Amino acid sequence: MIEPSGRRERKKAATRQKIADTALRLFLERGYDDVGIRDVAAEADVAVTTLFSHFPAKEALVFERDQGFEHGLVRAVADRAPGEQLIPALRQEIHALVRHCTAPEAAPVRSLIMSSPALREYEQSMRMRHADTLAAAIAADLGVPETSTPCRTIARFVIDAYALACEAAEPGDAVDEVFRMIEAAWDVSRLA
Amino acid sequence: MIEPSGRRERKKAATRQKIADTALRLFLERGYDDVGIRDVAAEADVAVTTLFSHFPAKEALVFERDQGFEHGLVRAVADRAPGEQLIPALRQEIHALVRHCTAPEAAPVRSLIMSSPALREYEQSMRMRHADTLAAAIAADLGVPETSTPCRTIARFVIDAYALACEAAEPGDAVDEVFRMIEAAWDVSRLA
DNA sequence: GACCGTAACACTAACCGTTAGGGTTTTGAA
DNA sequence: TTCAAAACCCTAACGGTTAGTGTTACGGTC
Repeated sequence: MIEPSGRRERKKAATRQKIADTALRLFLERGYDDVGIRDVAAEADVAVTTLFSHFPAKEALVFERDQGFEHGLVRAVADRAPGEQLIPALRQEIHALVRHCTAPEAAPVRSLIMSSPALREYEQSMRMRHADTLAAAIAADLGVPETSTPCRTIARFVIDAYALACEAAEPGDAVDEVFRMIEAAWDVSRLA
Repeated sequence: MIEPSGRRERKKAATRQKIADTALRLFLERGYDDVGIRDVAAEADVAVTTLFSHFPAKEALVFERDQGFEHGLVRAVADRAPGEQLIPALRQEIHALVRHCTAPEAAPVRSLIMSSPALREYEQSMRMRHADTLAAAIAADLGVPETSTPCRTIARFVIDAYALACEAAEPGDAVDEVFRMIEAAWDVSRLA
């Protein structure tokens, strides 16, 4: 019941980090498909089973740093300034996320992801989970049931905005363009 | 250059059908995860390699009958009556597709899909491909470039409508509800 | 300070989807 | 009849993933 304090936690975190760093380095050096799980484990000096106790799948090694995504969206809804409108708050958050992942220093990882169908699919299904989480956060904020169709719809649209903008030629403009459409959709829903 | 006529085609189609039927039967009887590819191949009396020459992956065995989906969406855009509006045409098509997959006789297969994360992910990424195809069809119909953000946005929204409605308590109502929002989004896009 | 429960890790051996390589039969056409 | 290609089969492997079974290192307790 007492959370393990100190050394044990640190060692665990260090192991996890070492695995993730090693994996990303090898993937970038030699390509995702040409690096096996056994290679990563050997290079990080851990057992294969240890690797899988830290990460649920090979693909997850690439999305290590992507943790903030989901949490950021939920916070954008739940912790926004009192009186601030929902959709603009989400627009701002998506702007930030898109800037983050289209930044020049993120380009190698982006192109790694794009180079592998497995990674693209994995990202896709992460996004879907994010959409569900966001839908729940929106429903909670508005005090409507989680199954509310407009909530779930808006959540999906927002995630779509992110995905579309990341692939667009002008990501910032694309966010604004999609959000103009989302705002209109929101206005005619029975939640606005 | 000459298309293979007659017997060969029929035999091939029969083999494919036998594999798909056998697979679906076994999956429904014993569960998706408890039936291996080798089981399906043995029961259908074909080699494993033959199975994979007909289907790209295990998951594809379940979505055999789902072929019309993509084509139907494209036709709804391209072959609609002259003067008919785009969004209403899509709304009608999605209504039909949703009815199809929420029909009572489709329930066992739906619940099979819902029972397996692998199948849910596979369906998800099929839908994404459908969204891309639909975006291209819409772009062609309107005479704008395929990369047009509003096109791609509307296509995604339409696919979202399908997914959301399939999971809603009242699928028909959900389609109408989401399409009211899509219509509003469409009206403020620079394509309307 | 010795002691114990448990979390983290290791090792082995397998399972399962998928593919490569290489051979045999069937089919349609010359 | 003969031939090329298509469809199929078999074997063996590869690579991600997991189960089973220890082993070590830490944290709290007596």
